[in-house]
Amino acid sequence: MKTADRILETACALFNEEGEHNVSASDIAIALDISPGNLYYHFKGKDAIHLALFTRLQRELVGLLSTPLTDPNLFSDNEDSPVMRSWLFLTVIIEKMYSYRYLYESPSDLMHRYPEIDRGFQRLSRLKRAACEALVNELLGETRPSYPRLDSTINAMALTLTFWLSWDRMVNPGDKQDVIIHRGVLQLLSFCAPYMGSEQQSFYEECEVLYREMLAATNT
Amino acid sequence: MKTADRILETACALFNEEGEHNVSASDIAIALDISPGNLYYHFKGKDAIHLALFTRLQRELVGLLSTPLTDPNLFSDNEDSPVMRSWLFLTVIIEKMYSYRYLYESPSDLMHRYPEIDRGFQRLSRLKRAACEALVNELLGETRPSYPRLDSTINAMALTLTFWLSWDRMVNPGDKQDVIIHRGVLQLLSFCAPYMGSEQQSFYEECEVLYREMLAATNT
DNA sequence: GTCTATATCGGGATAGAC
DNA sequence: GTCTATCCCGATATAGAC
Repeated sequence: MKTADRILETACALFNEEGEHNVSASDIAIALDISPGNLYYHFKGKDAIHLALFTRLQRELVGLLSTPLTDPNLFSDNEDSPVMRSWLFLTVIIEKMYSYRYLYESPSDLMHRYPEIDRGFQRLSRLKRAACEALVNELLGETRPSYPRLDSTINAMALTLTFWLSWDRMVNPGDKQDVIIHRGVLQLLSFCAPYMGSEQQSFYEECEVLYREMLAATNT
Repeated sequence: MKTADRILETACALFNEEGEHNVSASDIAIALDISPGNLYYHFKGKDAIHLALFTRLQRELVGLLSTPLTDPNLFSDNEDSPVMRSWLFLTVIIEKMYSYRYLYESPSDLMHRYPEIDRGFQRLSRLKRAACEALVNELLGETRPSYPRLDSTINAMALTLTFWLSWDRMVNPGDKQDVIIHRGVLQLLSFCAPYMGSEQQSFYEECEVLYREMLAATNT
């Protein structure tokens, strides 16, 4: 693994653990057991590292958010139910966000400092909204009502997706990754429940089952 | 006005405008046209200022969140509709948050640095949740359905309330205070729409009317 | 209470040898 | 590519006069 990549990995890990502002360029160098001068040879300061990391996240997240829910590459078994597909779709997205979670702890701060990150977050917000809309369509199918403001529900979902990690950390500090992620998926799917009419009860049950299965699966 | 208060006012304004991390103790002193030494006489550094400001917000916000929706002191006219009362209730809360909005731009960051702020945000989250629950009860009244998960809706509302300012800034940068706040109120009230059955249409219309009235009122 | 002056410290950044 | 050494600077913090 090249030094440049090792720097990015280590920086991201430190940012996530210690909080972005608590990590200096020297801290990263020390963690890697290289000299500050060497680090500056690869990245001209913390700024360059931030931009590189954000660019990576953006590329990966754009890919995930743009993947159609019915993409055969995303799921092993195409016979899965819409709820199952939605669950997996949201899981991979939130997992990806979790691996760069420091970015979601102070987005405004970073957007203020770096114009590129500012534009990137705006773009990602739009993509998140589009992905939530696709998800709603997939889940509600033909039964989708022509509510005048399914719109505000979709907005609320995009907002929840964006700030879930911050919120959950605030309310349930110390919980472990799997719990945080799956709880988020469940919360997001719940947005569709009120619109499901007679299927609402079975929908809840399917979600509950998935939630427990997923938690059990990751604990092994 | 005492110097100590002037320091807090100016610090809060600067934090909101420039971003918390972009403001040093000297910046605050310069803005006030006092010496750094003088500032340190009143507050032992930025930390003390942060704690004092957060304590103030917390006190004020706890009061607002705990005010019953039917409190006669909150509203001039007790004949107002539930929607109207809810609208005003949310407006004063979000307005208060807006006046300390820097705190909501990087909550995780501040919570990481100050244990008091950490505990305070946790407490406020619980109060927000309780306030949202009261609001739902007020709005849905006897027609409130015994949905198994009105719970997840209330959680979503508390999350939205907490992160609305960050979200709206991310999606609609540069918008002015009134628009941001009223859009947030509208978004929050919309959570109740799916549960309103036959009254849904008139509920939407009442909200729309209020939204326009409020915007018009503040533009004069 | 308020000022000026100064001390201290840490992080960002570069030069030049290896 | 990597290291050591060093510089620069801004922010924090204190001392002591007024």
